[in-house]
Amino acid sequence: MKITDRKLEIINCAAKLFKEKGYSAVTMRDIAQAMNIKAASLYNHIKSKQEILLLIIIEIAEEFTFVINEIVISNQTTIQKIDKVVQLHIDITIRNPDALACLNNDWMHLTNDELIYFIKMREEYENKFRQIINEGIQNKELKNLNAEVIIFSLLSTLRTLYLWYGKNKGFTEASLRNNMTEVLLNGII
Amino acid sequence: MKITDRKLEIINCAAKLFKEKGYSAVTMRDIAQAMNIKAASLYNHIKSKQEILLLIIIEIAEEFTFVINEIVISNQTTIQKIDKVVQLHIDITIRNPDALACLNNDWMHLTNDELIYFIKMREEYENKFRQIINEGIQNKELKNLNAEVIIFSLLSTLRTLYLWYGKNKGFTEASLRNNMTEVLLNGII
DNA sequence: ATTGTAAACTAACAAGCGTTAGTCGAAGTA
DNA sequence: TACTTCGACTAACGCTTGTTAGTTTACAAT
Repeated sequence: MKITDRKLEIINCAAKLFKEKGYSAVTMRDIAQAMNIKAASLYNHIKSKQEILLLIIIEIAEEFTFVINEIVISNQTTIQKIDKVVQLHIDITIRNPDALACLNNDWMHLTNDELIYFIKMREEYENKFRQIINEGIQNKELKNLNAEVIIFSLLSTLRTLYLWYGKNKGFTEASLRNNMTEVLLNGII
Repeated sequence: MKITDRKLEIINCAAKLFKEKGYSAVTMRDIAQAMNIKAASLYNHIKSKQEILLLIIIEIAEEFTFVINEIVISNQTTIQKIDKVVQLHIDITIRNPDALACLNNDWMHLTNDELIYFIKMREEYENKFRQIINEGIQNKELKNLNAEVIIFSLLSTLRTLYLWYGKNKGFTEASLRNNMTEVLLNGII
């Protein structure tokens, strides 16, 4: 069963609403109203509210998993790898900030196998990231600081980028690419 | 009308649940069950679900506002001020991680005047922070980078600290104090 | 012209929601 | 002992929730 254009419209529309109020606070009637149809009509296109959430989150989660895997096994310096990870986050943030917000805030409303699958991917992602950082510390590319603090600091910034991009504080893609890596790697002093 | 011990128990209990599933997904019956009483009994202590949310969020928001104000007007170097801000976030995170999670994720479920009040405080907080950073750039204590990227990077990390603290990745208060400022200010290279 | 299909509609359901009213027993005070 | 207060309870309210069934409309293919 493939995803039609109309279904995609609904998913994107829902993601936008979920970003603003969270999955639980958005009703099917809210989504329908934003689409200018009635709630029952949504079910011509989607199976359930749950399915909408799933489709929003899983695709992005899989992209993150796939790309960081490629980065880890690639033949690059630690700095280059971190740079690629930063680019990955910037890319996805710009391409789909609503879905990213949803992934960050509403993943716990997934159910059963899909929740387990997501959590597994998330842990795997952090482990790959940890691997990059630990390699960097070992080969002296990075300072010998607490690895967990480094991971936490970088990931927190990258994961909440969607909150700041789009606020028009002068965040263009270019300025992000140029400044973000500098700030994260070299610090601000 | 002052806050009794029992009321505080309810608020803390609710904060813990809100942290896990978000305000909208937690029902009064959930809170009651966690307290080992019936939902209706909660209303002997609190006015409404809204009031619980308000009491959780506003106190912390006011503390942030108050302390950063003191830091801004103090007679210290930019580096010292940033250090104080980092300490402020670590302090509150350790003291009340549940309420902090709630403030971060559920503030949009405040209503009317209280929502406006919160947003005003949040903007004020960011402006004070911006002031500190801009001063630092002007007096050359900080590198001449995009101020917004610096603010975003630091605040993202500090605000989501509650997600990492308590996961037992070796984050003690001491290791945070020692490593965090180093990572944020001097970078990781 | 007839048929088939996609996508909207109306109407309704059962379950769950926050909240209120009124009751009851235990504990402290006069 | 009688009275008040506190904090629990049961029962129920009106409303909203996600979802289903059945119908209608528009349009493309035969």
